[in-house]
Amino acid sequence: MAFEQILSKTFGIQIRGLESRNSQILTLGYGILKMAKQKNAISPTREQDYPEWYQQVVRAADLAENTPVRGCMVIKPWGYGIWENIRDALDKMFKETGHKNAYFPLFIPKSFLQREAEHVDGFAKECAVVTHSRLEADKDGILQPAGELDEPLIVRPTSETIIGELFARWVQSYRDLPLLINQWANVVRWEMRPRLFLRTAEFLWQEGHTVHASAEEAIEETRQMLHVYADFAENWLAMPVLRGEKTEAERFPGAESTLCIEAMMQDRKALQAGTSHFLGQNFSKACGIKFQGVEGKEEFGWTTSWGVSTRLIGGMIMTHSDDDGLVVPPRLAPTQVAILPVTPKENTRAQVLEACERLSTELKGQSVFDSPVRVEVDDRDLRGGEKYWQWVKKGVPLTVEIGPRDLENGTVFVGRRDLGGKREGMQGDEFFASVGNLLSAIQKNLFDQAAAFQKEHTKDIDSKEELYEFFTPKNSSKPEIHGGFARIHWDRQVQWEEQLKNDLKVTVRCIPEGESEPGTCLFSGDSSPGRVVVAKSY
RNA sequence: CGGGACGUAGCGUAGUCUGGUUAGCGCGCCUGCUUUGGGAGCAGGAGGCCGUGAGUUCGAAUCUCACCGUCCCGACCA
Repeated sequence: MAFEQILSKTFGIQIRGLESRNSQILTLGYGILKMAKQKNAISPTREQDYPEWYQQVVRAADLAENTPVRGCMVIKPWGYGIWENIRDALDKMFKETGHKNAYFPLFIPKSFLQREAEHVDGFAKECAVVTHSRLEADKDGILQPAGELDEPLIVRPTSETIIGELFARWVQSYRDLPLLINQWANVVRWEMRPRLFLRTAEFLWQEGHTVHASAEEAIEETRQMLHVYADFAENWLAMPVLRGEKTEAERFPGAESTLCIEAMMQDRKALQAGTSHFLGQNFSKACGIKFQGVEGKEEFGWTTSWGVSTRLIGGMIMTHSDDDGLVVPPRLAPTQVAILPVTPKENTRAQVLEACERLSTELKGQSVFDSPVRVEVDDRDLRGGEKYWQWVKKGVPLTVEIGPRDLENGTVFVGRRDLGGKREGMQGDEFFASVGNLLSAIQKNLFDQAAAFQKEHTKDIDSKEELYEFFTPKNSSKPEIHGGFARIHWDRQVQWEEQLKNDLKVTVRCIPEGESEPGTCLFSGDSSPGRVVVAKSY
């Protein structure tokens, strides 16, 4: 929101009116403008307008933009650098658990998608369909689709059916199992309400697909991958997550069960950050994935699929960022240390730059989180303050400013992004020795802060009145900030789930793992096998 | 896809109700000078067919209609 608007809302008057009526108030007004601008880099703040704040953070950090194609974003270098780090870390974890990468087609024949009834129901509404193979100019010179395909092709919204088709060829004997495959790909889901990183028509993800000889083994696989995701979310994204299972209503179309990780954003809404599905024999029956067992009997395989997407970046943004912009956890930051030369005088410039380059080289020789420290010397010809704030908005974990006086004293001026960019001087060698500890401390602090926030806004609730109270906005002008995670006893009757959705716009996010203390359903008074987590969600 | 709000320079916006000089302003950008441990100051400058297309009118950023896009709410979803 522009300052003029804030001013007009706060004082009920407009700048233009002020100009002619009262120049003293105008002066006061611009004074506030200056203060407001210096207070934080992102406007509006989270408190003022959370969805708009999110957009502004993405823009200020130069992560991504909308494009001429509705719902499709361009991921810019800083954002893509984060994705590359996410991808590399996960890829390593998948390989460590025995999976191999492959690549399957972008296009899926319509008939394939049709094979699994529930699957079709789930995705039919959001498919991009290719019906023609070329363009021909009409009499006005306008290109028109021509060469209609015999069978339309669907741009993959997910790949179970096409991969199943290929798996059916590859699996013949129990000796071929387990088959453990992953692919890194783009998928398309024609979304009606796109939002950068959180919900776009095209997005990047990985999808793991496996076949097993028994249900038990397949179920174990989904559990294992859920824990890989949870481990990654907490240790890399510094994003605490609930591990749990989806209710039938929230399950993946075609799955027997869906496991998920759920995170709490700063507006206290839940974000589904990863899912892992036990598909039973639904897809192996639909696709013909059969194998001969030890006793020679032919059986259908038991399959799983699991995925995380660029949505994780949206989760990262909404977990850690503040009113000065993005905050990137050190493990994922494309640049972990930004070295900013301060060159007030021409005659010392060369020395300062040289010192910065030297520090950069030395830091790159160090290892943090099992990889070399990622350092960048920002020697662009920009004023110091301007340059510093750009890095704050990008969320770089550490800024190191070095000027002529530091050269004399052997000091550096270090800013920690997780402490709101608070800066302090320290000895150069001390910084050099502790950079690893600093980055680890930031990583830990971000997680601890997020975990404390999640805990603060998670509540055991045992009466319907209290539950409704919890999800009723205190201030109807900012309804998005209220509630949080409510842990309630529920008898698993679908009608109550529907009622929650209708009355409060909240859903059962998950049945947390290991939640087995019986209680009394707060709707029916019947018995409940354990608490479930209820929240508003993205 | 339903309801609402909104589209004016890279970003944020005034002007629209009540049609009428050359469409203002802030940030950013370019040039020069001055500054220099800090999101600089002064001076000058570039950048808009006012979302697109029709219509009403002597005249449209302003009124009417359609379309496109953005944001919010709903349905849907990683």
